Amino acid sequence: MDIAMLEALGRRITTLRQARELSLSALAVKAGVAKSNLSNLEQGRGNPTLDTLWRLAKQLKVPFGVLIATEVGMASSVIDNGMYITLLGQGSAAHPIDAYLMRVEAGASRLAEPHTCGSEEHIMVLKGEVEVGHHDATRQLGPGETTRFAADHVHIYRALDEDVAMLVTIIYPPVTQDHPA
Amino acid sequence: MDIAMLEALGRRITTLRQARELSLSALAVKAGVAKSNLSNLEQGRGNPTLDTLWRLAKQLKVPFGVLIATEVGMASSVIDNGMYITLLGQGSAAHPIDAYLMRVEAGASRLAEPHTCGSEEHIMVLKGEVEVGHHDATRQLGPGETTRFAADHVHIYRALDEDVAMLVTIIYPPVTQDHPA
DNA sequence: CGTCTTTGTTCTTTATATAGAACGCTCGTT
DNA sequence: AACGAGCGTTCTATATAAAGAACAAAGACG
Repeated sequence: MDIAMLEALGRRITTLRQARELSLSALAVKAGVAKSNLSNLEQGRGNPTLDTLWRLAKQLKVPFGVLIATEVGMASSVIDNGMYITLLGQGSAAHPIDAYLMRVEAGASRLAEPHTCGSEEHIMVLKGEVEVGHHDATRQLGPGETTRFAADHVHIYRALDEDVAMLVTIIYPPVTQDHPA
Repeated sequence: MDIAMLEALGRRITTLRQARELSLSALAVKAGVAKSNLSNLEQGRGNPTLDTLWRLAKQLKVPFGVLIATEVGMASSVIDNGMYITLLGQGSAAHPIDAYLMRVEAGASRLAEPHTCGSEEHIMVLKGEVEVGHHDATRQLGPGETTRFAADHVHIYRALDEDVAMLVTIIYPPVTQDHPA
């Protein structure tokens, strides 16, 4: 990994903690992690577990991405130049659905790789004009308009004159639950 | 933590991996993590290390925030017993649209007052079964299903057996606003 | 002054995440 | 068939993250 990143993470935790006026011990207790663990983390040693990070983020009341915000180029929700994506919510295991808020800057476009075979994508435009769909059959949508297409082929999003915001919902094929022995 | 979150993380990794057309083994090699580790992760077992997550995110070319479901950062407010709503985004002034993530606990229901005359409401269900619409003409929707109705009459949301999550988009009538100051 | 409390550090110990090998499985190929 | 190559799973072994106790240092308060 990158020790610089770990150090940055440590400093960030320290900063956030102090901003909340919590002592290291206090945060450790509230978050339910060992003092030693937290101490090491803040010093940039170690390699925290998702669980640990989760508890800390929860107590510090910051979104997860903020803890990991990075100079290494993996900013919290930028995926491309002019493209931002945020996970909003998801369905149950039996009905796997992911909902994202996607923003595209004016003029930007993005080619999306196919998702799982059989998945569909549903778009609802909030703001701006956007061209979406398979590259040979796109549709142009404005605010309030929706479309739906198979997501297991390459598809494109392109913002026209204006910044675009849209809800993107990916509907995966239902899980054929296998019965454990 | 939440094992549901781990399962979601697993699903997401699987999806992203398949979208890149990588086999589990291939991704494991490219990312530099053990196959067994990745396999367990995708099955929702375990509690990955920041290092592991980092390498995977890097190879999958996704931001961290996307890999990790971030309900923590989601400031939601309770509006009724069993009802939670979060504002996700809004359209422009010229095209006023509000998008919300609404969650309703199993069995709960809510009667919504009419909105601005001429406004429409669009529903996309993420999770659970819900009954929505005007009280004399409701529709029952499951995950991935959508409906749209005039929102300037009283309407109802009712979660059936299961907790419900849905995207609610309110589309106000276009503003015939000319010449802004 | 002493002696409590609270600070953050660094020990030791235990739990477990990861690595690596071995497994059964499904395909192509000969 | 038999074989090999790929797949994803599940073993075992090892490295290490996390927990808990002990630590020195710095106030707080009588």
